[in-house]
Amino acid sequence: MAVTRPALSRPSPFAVTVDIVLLAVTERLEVMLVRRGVEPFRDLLALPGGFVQPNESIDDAARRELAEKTGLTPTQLPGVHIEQLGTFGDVDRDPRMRVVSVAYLALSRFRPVPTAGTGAVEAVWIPVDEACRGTLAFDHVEILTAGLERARSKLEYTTLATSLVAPTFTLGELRQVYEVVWQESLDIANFRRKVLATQGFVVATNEKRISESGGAPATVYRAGTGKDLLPPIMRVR
Amino acid sequence: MAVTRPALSRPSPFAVTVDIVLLAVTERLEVMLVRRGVEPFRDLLALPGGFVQPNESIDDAARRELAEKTGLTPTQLPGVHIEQLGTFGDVDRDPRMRVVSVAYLALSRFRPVPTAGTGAVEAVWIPVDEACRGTLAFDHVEILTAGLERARSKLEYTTLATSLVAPTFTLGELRQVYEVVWQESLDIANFRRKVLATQGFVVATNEKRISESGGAPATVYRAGTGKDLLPPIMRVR
DNA sequence: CGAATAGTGTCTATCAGACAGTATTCA
DNA sequence: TGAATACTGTCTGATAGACACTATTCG
Repeated sequence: MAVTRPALSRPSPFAVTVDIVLLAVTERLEVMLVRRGVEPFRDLLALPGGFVQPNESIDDAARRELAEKTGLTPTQLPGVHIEQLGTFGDVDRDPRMRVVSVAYLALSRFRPVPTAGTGAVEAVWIPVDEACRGTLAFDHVEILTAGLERARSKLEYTTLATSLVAPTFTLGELRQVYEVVWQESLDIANFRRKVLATQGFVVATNEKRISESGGAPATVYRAGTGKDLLPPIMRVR
Repeated sequence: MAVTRPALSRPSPFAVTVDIVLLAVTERLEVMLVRRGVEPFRDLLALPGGFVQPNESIDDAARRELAEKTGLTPTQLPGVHIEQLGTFGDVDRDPRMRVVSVAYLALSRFRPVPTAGTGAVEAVWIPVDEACRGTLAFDHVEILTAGLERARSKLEYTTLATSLVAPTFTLGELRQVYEVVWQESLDIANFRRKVLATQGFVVATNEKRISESGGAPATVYRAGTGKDLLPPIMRVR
């Protein structure tokens, strides 16, 4: 008796989009959102995103959308960290048609201000906790929440924070990245000890720098070559 | 002057598949692969997977494929952990057409043996390291590598291991899960101390059980309700 | 008995949290 | 001078690795 096999199913056509959770880590933690001009969810805020084109990889589509929506030039783009976050494909997440969205997390140390003429869409920057509590188009609150949690946990076990400060930085600036993203304050002395004890995290320079708000001159550091933090810097829970 | 906007792009049709990295954690760590009967990559081994249907979510498609390819009944399925791993969408990953694949990681404490008549496809179980070194269809080596790393790191910071033993188990059995997945041996006494010190990881029963290979009777435990391991059990690197 | 496993206890080095105290700069 | 920041140092409790030792069971 022949083994029964499921009928070979044929591919169904799907629309594939990328959606970007772009977080700016400055004195606050903010997310970039765009106001929708068309149905569905017209006038609601949404994550920036768009359709993947037939001739580009999904990663390329994410980088292209990021550039288009922020007005960042290809030269500035490498300074922005971007990674895949997850894929959202519920049947009814878009009322128009079946859309599968691949979400990306992008992190920037400043808020790119789209300027007219660069092709960028009008965007707004909203504090993340406000955006999480508010109403966004589609399932974008869920995606934003996932992005926020990913950003927070990546600070724990990678050297990601060094890409969210200027090329040279003080430990106070590095600590502020953790405090802004985790929304908790860290002990100055213990943070210093931990960072300096971790091989490959930061490298001291000869330079000193004085903060705008007074205080003693701080040693200036560069990012080290390490990518992982072993053991991790854990937030309190 | 009107602000220049990018032309509103229209959706292009994509085929969307799910691919499953199904790992069985027994005395060995093995991955389920299927032999391809059609081009492209005919006769090569590949991860089990298939097209997402128009009326099912991507998560549902992954569970359906898992059930179809393993012959597991809906009753057995809840015992198998499954989670989204990542999405692979390079332009040329499938020579036939543009295919975006959403990969899932599934973990089982036994090797489901597909039986004829259940609709299951013929599958083989291969030790993971052998499969990683070998040649697989499409970009499946990359997907498998990502799945393996995900499984290893999830044991560190979640209670996932308790879903890879029987409903009641000894600490020796739990430790074996770690040793098989991490491929390193752990100190018996230190493992015990760590597991018992972690709230919500395991709950002792009154029962004792004697191992097949002799030794003193071991206390039998059930899984606790906790999901996270804080602080994590870290493997050596 | 010997091998294998379960379980207890101990020593030590390391590390994180808490916090005191000093130094340097700006307003 | 006072506020703010940088930096050093110390105490303590928790924890992980290493490992010795005992107990129980099978063959």
